[in-house]
Amino acid sequence: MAPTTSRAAQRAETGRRILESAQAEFGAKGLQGATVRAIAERAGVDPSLVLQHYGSKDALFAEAVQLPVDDDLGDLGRHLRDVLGVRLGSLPPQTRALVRSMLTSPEAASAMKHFLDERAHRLARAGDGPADGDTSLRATLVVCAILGLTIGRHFLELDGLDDVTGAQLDDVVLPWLTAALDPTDPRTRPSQAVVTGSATGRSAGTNDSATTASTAASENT
Amino acid sequence: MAPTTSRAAQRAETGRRILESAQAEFGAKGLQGATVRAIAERAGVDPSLVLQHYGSKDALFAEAVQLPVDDDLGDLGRHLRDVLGVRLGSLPPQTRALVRSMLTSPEAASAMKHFLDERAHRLARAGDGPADGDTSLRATLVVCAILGLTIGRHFLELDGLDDVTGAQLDDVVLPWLTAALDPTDPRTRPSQAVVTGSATGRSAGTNDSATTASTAASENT
DNA sequence: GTCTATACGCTGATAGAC
DNA sequence: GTCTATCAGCGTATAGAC
Repeated sequence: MAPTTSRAAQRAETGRRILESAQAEFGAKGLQGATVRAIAERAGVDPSLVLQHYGSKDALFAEAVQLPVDDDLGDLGRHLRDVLGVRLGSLPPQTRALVRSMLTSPEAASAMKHFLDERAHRLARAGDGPADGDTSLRATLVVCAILGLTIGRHFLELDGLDDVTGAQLDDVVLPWLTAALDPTDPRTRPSQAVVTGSATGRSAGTNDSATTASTAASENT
Repeated sequence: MAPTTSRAAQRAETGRRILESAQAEFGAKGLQGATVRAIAERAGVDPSLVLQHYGSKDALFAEAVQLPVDDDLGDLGRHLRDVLGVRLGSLPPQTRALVRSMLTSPEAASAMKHFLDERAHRLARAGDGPADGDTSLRATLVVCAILGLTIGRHFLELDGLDDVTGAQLDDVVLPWLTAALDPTDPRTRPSQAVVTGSATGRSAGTNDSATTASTAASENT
C-alpha cells in the first residue's frame, strides 16, 4: 500500500505472518505436533526464516501463546459467550494454542496454571459474599467448569454442546455458574434446601441415585 | 509358583508389565511424548519386545487407554471423590493416559468424546425431572465440570484444588453439580447475578464495542 | 534478507543371532 | 523367547551461497 515499504517493515510483516501461522499450527497440532516446516509453509516463507526471527521453536511458542490481556473479568456472561463461541466465531488463536498444548507441554501447563490461578483469585476477591474458607474453592470451581466447557465444546465437540444458544447460556449455564460463587445460595449448601414450598412435589427425588451421594462424608485420605 | 511356569505364562506376564509401563509413560508424557524405548526401559525389557507384543505403538496406546467399565454411574459423589483423588491416591492410569493425550491425538480425542457423550446421555436419562430441551445440555454441563476439575486438579495443579476435603466435596461441590441437573430448581432460571450485577438479563448487549480478543481472529486457512 | 544444503539426534520398526 | 544391530524417516538447528 504505502510506497515506503522499507526492508525493516517487510521483515516485521514477515515476522507477523510467521507468528500468526505458528498460532494456527500450534492450535491445531500442539507444540510437539506442529513442525517448523509446516509453520513456514503456512506462512509462505522458508523454514530457516522461522528460526531466524524467533530463535527457536520454543521461543516462538512462548510468543504465540501470549493471551490477550483479560480486561473485564466481572462480566462472566460475556466471557462465557466468548469462550463457548456463541459470540465469537471460535476461540482466539492464542487461547486455542495454549489449551491444545497444556497437557503435553510443561511450559504450557505452567502458563495455563498461572493464568487460571490468577483468574480464580480475582474472581474470589470480586465476590461480595463473606469470604469463608471455601471462597477460593468456589472460584476455582467456576474457572474449571469454564475450562471443561471450552474443551468439551471446541476440542472434543461433545454432542450436548454443539448447538447452545445465547438464551440457554443465560437461562441455564450462567445462573449455575454464579450460584457456585455464592456461599449463601441454597444450591451450594450441605443439605438439600427446598426453598419454595414444594413447588413440584418430589422434585428433589431422592430415589434417584445421583442425589443420594452426599450422605456418606466419612471417607478421607 | 506352579510347576507349569510355561513360556506362554512368562510371555503373558511380560506383556502385562509392558502394558502397565505403557500406561504410566503415556500418562506422563502423552502419546507423542512417550517413546517405545522409554516404555521398554520402565518395564525392564528390550524395546523390540514392546513391538513384538503389541504390533505398533498406536495399538499399544489403544490397549493402554481402555477405561475400566464404569459400572455405577449413579453415585456422583463417589465418582467425584475418585476423580479428584480425595479417595483414590490419584487417577487411574488408563484415565490419566487418555486425558493426557486427548488434546493432541485424534484417536484419544475421539475415545474421550464417545466416553463423555455416553456418560452425559446416561446422566440425562437418569434425571427424574421432565426431559426438556435443556436436559442434554445440563448433563453435559456436569460432565464438563468434572473434566475441568480433573484437569485442574491432576494436570495443572491449581492452587484452589490442592487441598480439597471430603467435607468440601459434600458441602459445596456436590450440591452444585446436582443442582445443574434439576430443571425444576427455582434458581436454574434467570435470576439476579451475584458478582457482576450485569449480564444476567438475556438481552444484555451482545454487541460490545471493544473486545480485545477478536482482533486476530479473522485470518484462517 | 532470503533460500540451499546439510549436520546431527531421535523416532518407530524390522531382520536375524543367541 | 529375548536381545543385538540396523534401517529409513523426520525433527530442529546451523552454516554459507545468492
